[in-house]
Amino acid sequence: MNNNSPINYLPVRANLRWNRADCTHDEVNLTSTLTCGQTFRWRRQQDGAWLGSIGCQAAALWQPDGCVDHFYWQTFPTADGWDLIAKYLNMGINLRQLQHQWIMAEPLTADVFTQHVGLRLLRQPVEECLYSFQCASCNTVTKIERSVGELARVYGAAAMTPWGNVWLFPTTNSIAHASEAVLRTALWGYRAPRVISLAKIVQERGVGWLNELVDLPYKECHDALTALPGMGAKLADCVCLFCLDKWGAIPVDTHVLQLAQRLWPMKQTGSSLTPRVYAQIGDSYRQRFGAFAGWAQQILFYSELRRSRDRSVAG
DNA sequence: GCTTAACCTGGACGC
DNA sequence: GCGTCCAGGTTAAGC
Repeated sequence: MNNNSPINYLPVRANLRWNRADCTHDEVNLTSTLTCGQTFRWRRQQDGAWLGSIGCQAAALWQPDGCVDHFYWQTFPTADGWDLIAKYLNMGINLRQLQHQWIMAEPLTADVFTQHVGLRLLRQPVEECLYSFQCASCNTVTKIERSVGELARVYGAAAMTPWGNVWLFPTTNSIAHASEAVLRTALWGYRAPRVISLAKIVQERGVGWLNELVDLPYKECHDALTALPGMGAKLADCVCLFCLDKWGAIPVDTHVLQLAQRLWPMKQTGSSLTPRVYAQIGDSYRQRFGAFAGWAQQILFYSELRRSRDRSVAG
C-alpha cells in the first residue's frame, strides 16, 4: 500500500479511542497542512493516520481522503488534549472567508486558493521551529525531514502511541549539549555547530525569552530573532509566522521570489535576494493580501513547491 | 548596497 | 560508474 492510496476507514488500534472534530467554518486539509513545508516531522502511517508530536505530547490525526470539514484525533500520553490540537491547527480562523478576500484582491491566484482549501498555518512550539529551520539552508525538504528526524531520534524523549514510539522534539538544553560529530553524521553538515551555538544562547537567556517574543510587535520580534547567530531574515520570518502569530510575516525564499516575479513583475527586483528585494517581495504580498498575507503566502508557496516537484519528476 | 564564495551532503542527471 | 549540479540560507569580505 502506498501513501497516496485512498484510505477511508478509521484506523483501528488497541486501546485507541478517536475523538471527532467538526470544522464547518475552519476547514482543515491534514495532508496539505502537514506537508506544505512549515513542519518536517509528521509521518503518514500505512493505515492513513498522521503521527507526530506537539511539544511534550505525541498526537495522531486522521481524516478521510478528500474531506475538509472534520477529522479525528488523539493525544499521548495525556489523552483528549483538544486544546493542544486546536491551538496547533489555529482552529477558529475562518479560512474560507480569508480565501474569498484573497481571491477578490488578487484574481490571478484564484486557481491556487480553490485547489488548496483547508491548508492551514500551524502554530508550532517555538523551539522546534527555530532549530528545525536552521537545517534549511542550501538543503532539500526531503533531507531536512531526515536531519530533523534524526535529531529527535537521538536527543528527543519517546512517547508511546498505539503505532509505537514517537520521538518528541529535543529541548533547548538537549541540543545545547548535543555532539557536533553526531549531528554531522545525522546529515546536519556545516549546520551542526550553528544549531548547537544557537541553543546555547537560548539556554543562557532562558526558553521563556523565546516564548515572550509573541507579545512584541512584528518588527521588534523580527529584529530580536535576526540578532541571533545563524538567523537571517528568512528564518526569522518563518519563526514569526509559524509560531509567534505574526501573520503578516513573509519568509521569502527562492520559490517565493520566483512566484512573485512571475505573478507581479517588479521593475526594481533582480534575480538576487538582496535585503532590498527581500523587503519589496514581502511588501508586495502584504499590500495584496493584508494582515493574513503570511497565510496566503504559505498556500502559494505550497503550490509552487508542488509545481517544482512535478517539473523534476516530469524531467 | 550589491556580489561572491564558503559551508556539507545526497539525489538527480548526463555521459 | 563517475563527475557535476543543485537545494527553502547565512555570513563575511571585497568592490
